Amino acid sequence: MQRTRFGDMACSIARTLDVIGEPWSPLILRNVMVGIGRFDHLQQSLGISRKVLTERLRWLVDNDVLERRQYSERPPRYEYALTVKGTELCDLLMVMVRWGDRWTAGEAGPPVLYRHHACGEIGYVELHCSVCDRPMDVTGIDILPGPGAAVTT
Amino acid sequence: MQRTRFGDMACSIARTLDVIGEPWSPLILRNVMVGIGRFDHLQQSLGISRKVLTERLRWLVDNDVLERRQYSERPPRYEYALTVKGTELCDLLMVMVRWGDRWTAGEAGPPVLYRHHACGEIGYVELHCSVCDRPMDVTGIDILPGPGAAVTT
DNA sequence: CTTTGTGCGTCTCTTAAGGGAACTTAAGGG
DNA sequence: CCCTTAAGTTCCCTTAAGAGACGCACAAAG
Repeated sequence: MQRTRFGDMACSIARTLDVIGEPWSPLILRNVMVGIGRFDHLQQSLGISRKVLTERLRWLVDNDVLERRQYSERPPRYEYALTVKGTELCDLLMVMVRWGDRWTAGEAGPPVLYRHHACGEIGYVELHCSVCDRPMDVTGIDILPGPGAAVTT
Repeated sequence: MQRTRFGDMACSIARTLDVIGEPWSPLILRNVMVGIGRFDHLQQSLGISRKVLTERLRWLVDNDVLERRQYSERPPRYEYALTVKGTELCDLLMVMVRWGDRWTAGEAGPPVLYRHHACGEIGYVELHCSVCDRPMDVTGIDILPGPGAAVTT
């Protein structure tokens, strides 16, 4: 099958996918984000095979998205937590939640809600421009080649 | 291999992954987004196998992310374009670009830049709260169970 | 009116990825 | 002592995913 690796492509989307594109990885991240950081808890809550969970965790730790830290000396026990790099990946999850809520809505409504500390209200994420702070989406931008431009044909 | 399907999970992230979580799907979406919508162009620009491209395109069309439209009567020729649902998925791609630029930077700098029509400047996307418009990330929210809450153990 | 070329897919065959269960290590408890 | 828990590791088996060859419709060229 030899899956094509995305890590070497001159594309930030491909390189991001290389880190968290594997099946299960975003869900592992989601669970760590909400405080499920131990091996068995992850395995049970996801219903993932232990083998795959081991692989994914190792990959995420090697890529500095998660860190493995010992929370008990004797017996030695470990849990996984977000690094700064991993914390910023959660932006991606929040955008996924938004899209999933909007377009693949279950009958029962959204499974999670976000309360924003700054305003105290239940809200969702929107994309804004880093320069002018106004809303920004793909229909309101020009896409230009940057310094590390890829060939797109 | 019997990969676990994510589509039935009570989680918007899982359901979003069910739609665009397969390898290649986000890159196909990216290319359609920048105007590469024909089968052969997609195949060549991605270096994807034709079989996989066919499968992914059919899935994305069936899931209403892309539409297949005829641009020539004789001979019959088709191209793929974003639906509204697909256009909103591009938010996800823009967030990926942002993270990839920041954390997996190539030597040469970002391959693409966004010019925001509203302000005319080169910017990137940031997450803001839909209620108060101020920045919002995972460290500044409480995650609460919603009406369609899943069991997280 | 056969040949060449293009656009879009299907077919076949291999391989590796995922699932699941058993095994391991290291300790604590009764 | 044997059982339990946490955190993996190792094994085998199935299956489906991917690559690349092949097919086919149609048009223009010669």
